[in-house]
Amino acid sequence: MNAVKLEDIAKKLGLSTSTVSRALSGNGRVGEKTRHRVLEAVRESDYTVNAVARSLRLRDAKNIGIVVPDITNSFFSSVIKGAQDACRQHGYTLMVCNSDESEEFEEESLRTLLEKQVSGLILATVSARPEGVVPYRRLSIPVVFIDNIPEGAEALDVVSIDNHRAASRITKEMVARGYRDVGMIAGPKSQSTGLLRYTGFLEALRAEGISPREEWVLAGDFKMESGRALMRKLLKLPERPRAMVISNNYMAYGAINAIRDAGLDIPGDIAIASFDAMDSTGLITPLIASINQPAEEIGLRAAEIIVARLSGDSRESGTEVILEPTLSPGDSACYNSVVEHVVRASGGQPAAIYAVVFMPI
Amino acid sequence: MNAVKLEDIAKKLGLSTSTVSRALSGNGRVGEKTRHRVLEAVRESDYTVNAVARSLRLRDAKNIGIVVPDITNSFFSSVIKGAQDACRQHGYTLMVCNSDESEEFEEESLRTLLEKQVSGLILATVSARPEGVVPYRRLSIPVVFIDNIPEGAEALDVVSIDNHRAASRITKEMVARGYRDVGMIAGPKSQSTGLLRYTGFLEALRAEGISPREEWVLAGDFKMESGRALMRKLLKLPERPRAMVISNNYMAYGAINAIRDAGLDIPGDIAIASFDAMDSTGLITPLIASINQPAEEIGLRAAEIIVARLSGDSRESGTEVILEPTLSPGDSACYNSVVEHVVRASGGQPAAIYAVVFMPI
DNA sequence: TAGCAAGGTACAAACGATTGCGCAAGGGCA
DNA sequence: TGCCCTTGCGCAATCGTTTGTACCTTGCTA
Repeated sequence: MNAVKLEDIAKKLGLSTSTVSRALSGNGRVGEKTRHRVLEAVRESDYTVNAVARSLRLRDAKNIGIVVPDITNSFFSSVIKGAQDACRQHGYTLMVCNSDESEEFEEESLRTLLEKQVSGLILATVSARPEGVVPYRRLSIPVVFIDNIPEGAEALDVVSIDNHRAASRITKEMVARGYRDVGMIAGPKSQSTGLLRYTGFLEALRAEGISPREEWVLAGDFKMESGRALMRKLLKLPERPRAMVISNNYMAYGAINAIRDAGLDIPGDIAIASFDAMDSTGLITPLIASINQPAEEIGLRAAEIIVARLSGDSRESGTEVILEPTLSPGDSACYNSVVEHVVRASGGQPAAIYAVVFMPI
Repeated sequence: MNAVKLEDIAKKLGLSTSTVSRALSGNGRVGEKTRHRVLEAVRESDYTVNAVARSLRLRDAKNIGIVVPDITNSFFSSVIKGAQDACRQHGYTLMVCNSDESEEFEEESLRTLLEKQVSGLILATVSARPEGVVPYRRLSIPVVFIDNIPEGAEALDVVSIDNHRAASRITKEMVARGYRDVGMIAGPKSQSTGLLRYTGFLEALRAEGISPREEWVLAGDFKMESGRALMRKLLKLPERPRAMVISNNYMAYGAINAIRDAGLDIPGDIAIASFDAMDSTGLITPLIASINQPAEEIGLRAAEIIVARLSGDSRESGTEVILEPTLSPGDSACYNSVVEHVVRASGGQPAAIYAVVFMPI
């Protein structure tokens, strides 16, 4: 611990701590001369305020907590980056917790963060239990939900995309590309992301006059292994779908690997569309058609809502920020005719389509 | 802020705050009956300790700070995950700062973390200035350096791999695979990672009796764009290398994209080996031959060193933990004959090699 | 019965900053 | 000269815990 405190430099200058404090903060009246003496003394004794003491006195720790299920998922690490940027700008520090997809760890993290008196909370919860939300309501600090929005969260603050619409959009895109036999690997229906993407998918098919085939719609747990396993199962079916909408990136990776292992071609044998399969390397093949959430902005906006609330914005109802995702077409869902067209154009050699286009949906 | 404090429940029970505190902490003697009454009262009033007050009193915030250049880089997000795990286990909370590769932000983050009285610091610094290290030495808290180890850090705590040896190892691997015309895209020589991988590369070539060609060894800034630009430059050379060792993942992605844009084949025309090009999706092609650092373990060990120091381990000299990276062979550096062999074996159709093997180096 | 040990609890002082209030000095005005 | 207002600064309380010390009970032993 740094030993030099306000009292030390006050003593050195024959002043009181109050004067020194005021000289540094600029609150209250301090003579021009004394202020300079104080600043000088502070400089040469490398004094650092003790933010813990300040927080106690001010009853405001200037910390914002964020808990995510998996910090190594690029979606969440981008969210964190955005939140961090916003925090820095407003003088807050981010306390990051990884719940590891575990409700137990999530609760533990929450408890710790609350003990540390965070001023606000950004929560990508893994729980869907409506009761899980109740405690947050009783909290006297602002809580912003991202990604998974628990039930009964109407009056809570939320930053998200319209998952129902996004799933519907990409499903229709598949149909527009000529696929009618389309299935889905959905996420857990207990999480809003899972559920809404599922209902969006169904609705889109029906709107296109296609009745979804039950055996082509399976639900996983958003992890890679479940994508792989479910896709294997699908491939064993007597009749298999020609296209799949997959509810998140990890399950898509698993599914694609399964397809590849089965010696099948994407999109030749089966087309794939997913969520958040952003490719920061430019090297993933096939380039996955996907709905991409503006992850950094989600984190940024979430943090900003908290800051706004803390500086007196106390609207009763929750603010619901719905951001626009983008659709990157990819080449994992080109209808055969398209591929054939490209092949022909390139003189018999199959050519990948490397151009990535981001379009608002 | 949660309004209910020790005093409240003390009052309710007709006790003093000290007794309540002791009942909860288990320090000091408290009657069995009173203890139960206290626990009961705490439960029904959902009291939460104020960790800020406790930190002030105990002069220990139980927070560990970590600052990394880019949290969205999977290497660093894995480091953070490991550190987080260790922190959780030992009752610490992690405060994460993103320096965005900027010395200014790094310093700002450091200042903030120190003000918040973090008990220890994990630092992946972007600065190499020896003076940059000096302040850390004066710090009275444990500081562990990871990734980039600044000069003059001999007596500091460090968790890292042996970058010189690793670069040498993968370079020799390339030579063993039959490549003799090998170049390098190095990192900034101002950072230890950049410098050591560079010298390791040179040494390995010389050990193999190959004299490195200056025009094939360029230095970038560890970012994707620089990898792309430098590779372009190399490809324009009248004589170009047959293989490249690239000093980190991002530059490798850029370089590979440049090669691909030039219509060249990997490894047919040019082979690639890199650092930390782990592929969590299993979908990147070519599968990049690379040295992979045990990122989570680096974070974990770093945090554990701090915890050890804090609980009285005050060895004078710095502890230097050197972890073993793994080498994943990949198919971005198969000598032509190997590829041809595979092609022939698969009946004329080029086949990718999808098996990933991790071997200790 | 006196004395003593030990068990149970309360008092109050920290931890280091912020801030309302009060006091003194000085200047301006009547 | 007397009064008031402004300016500059110090006093002391406060934020919520923890903990050293002191105190008052018991109950037990000699």
